[in-house]
Amino acid sequence: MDETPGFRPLYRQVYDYLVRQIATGVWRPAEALPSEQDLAGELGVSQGTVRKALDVMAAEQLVERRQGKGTFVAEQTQERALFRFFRWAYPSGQRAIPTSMGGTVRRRPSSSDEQRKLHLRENAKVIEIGRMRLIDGKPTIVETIVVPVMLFPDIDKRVPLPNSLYSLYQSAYGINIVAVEEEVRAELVRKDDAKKLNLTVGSPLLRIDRVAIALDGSRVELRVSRCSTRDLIYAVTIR
Amino acid sequence: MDETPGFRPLYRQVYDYLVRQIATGVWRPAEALPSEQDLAGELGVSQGTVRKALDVMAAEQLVERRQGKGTFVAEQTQERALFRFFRWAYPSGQRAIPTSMGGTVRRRPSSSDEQRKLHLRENAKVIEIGRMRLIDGKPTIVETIVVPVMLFPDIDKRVPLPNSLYSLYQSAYGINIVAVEEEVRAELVRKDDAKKLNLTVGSPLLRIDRVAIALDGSRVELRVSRCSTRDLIYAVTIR
DNA sequence: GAGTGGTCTAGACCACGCA
DNA sequence: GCGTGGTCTAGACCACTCT
Repeated sequence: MDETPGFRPLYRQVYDYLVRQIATGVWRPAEALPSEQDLAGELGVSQGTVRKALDVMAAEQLVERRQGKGTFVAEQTQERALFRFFRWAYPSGQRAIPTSMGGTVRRRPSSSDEQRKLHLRENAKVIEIGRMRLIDGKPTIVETIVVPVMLFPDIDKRVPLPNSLYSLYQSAYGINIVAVEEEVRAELVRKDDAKKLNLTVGSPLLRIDRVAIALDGSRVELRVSRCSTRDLIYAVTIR
Repeated sequence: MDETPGFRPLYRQVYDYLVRQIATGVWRPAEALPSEQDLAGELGVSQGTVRKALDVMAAEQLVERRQGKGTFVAEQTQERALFRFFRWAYPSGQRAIPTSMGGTVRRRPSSSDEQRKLHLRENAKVIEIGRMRLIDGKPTIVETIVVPVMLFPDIDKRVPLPNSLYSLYQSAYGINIVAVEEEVRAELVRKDDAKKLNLTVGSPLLRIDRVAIALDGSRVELRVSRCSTRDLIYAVTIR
């Protein structure tokens, strides 16, 4: 289970150090890191070793490297987060970036299911956000988001919430989302959602259950999205 | 559109050479490549350059590297292909590997939609395969596969077809599937599928339209899968 | 012990962005 | 022209596998 390598490459240690610097906010999103030469000097390793660590981080989209300019902490802009983690497309195949609207926010105790999926304690409280997403101004996706109060203490006071929460997580709470796990199901529309989405009873609906995973591997957000695939489909490439 | 770099790194040329060797069957699946030293000597470059090319290929899962043993052409075993490209899981979240059963095979002219998606000529013929997939012995997925006759000339004579066609594509036709693009929709079950899957009329169904992409980037197979998410869900991780 | 891939170093030169 | 990342080399040593 817990694999102890017994041998820890130098570049891994450099990697860990650099990730910690970013995670603790020493270098902020969009800021440049010191040059490879400078880092190598500071850490007492060769430039090639720093380079290898940075290459791994670039592959994980944690930093961005630009030849001639430098290495920059990756920034979760609105557009970037939406493009990376939201797999919606028009039936024609063209990618679609939904906007968000309104939203209700409330605090409540966590359910046992949420405790299990987010690794919360029994008495942990969560914040639940409900909102609609629009395509071309038309309500298309019903979205319910659940996050622990402990990690995002005042997020319910930040209404109106931005289109992509992930850039807010990064800028306001120092939490970087690096991956999402999604489960996709087909189900029949419920009465309340039918009204919101302007669908007839008995319509099929795509339901997506998402868990968002932060840089340190912890699960920090649950999200359920419901959408009619009359207007929008879910498109993904597996390599 | 066509990006001409004007500068072609050496390791890229080595990469192209090595990929060509594999694509043309000089080194067969599961075979070992020459060692880095030998390749470097043959090609007149340094070991580090060969290493960089091989690292890229390993990241693309084109080869497998094993310390102390060598570098091997990645093999599409049944299990591997199913685990990599089939995203089915039980509602509990545990991955599910469906088996396949029976199947009808027929040749017919390609539709204009197929011509567009597979980049076929107007008069191109295709082979259509229809079959069921089972979970725990129960019919669960209806699968329709379309491939061009040109690429798989005698595949309709190879019944019964294996559980994963991708290992057959590799071993019998030298075609390596390296990625799949999938579009997911929710729809209502059709009468014929309801019978096959033992569902009632009006049940929601998950429909997945897949395009399989070969090593050279060409699109070589279309596949439509229909499944009730009462028994199986579609699970994917986005990084 | 021999052979393989994996790590680490030091140094040279190239391509790129910018002032 | 300078500083950045990107490529390439040559060589040393380490970790792993098999004989």
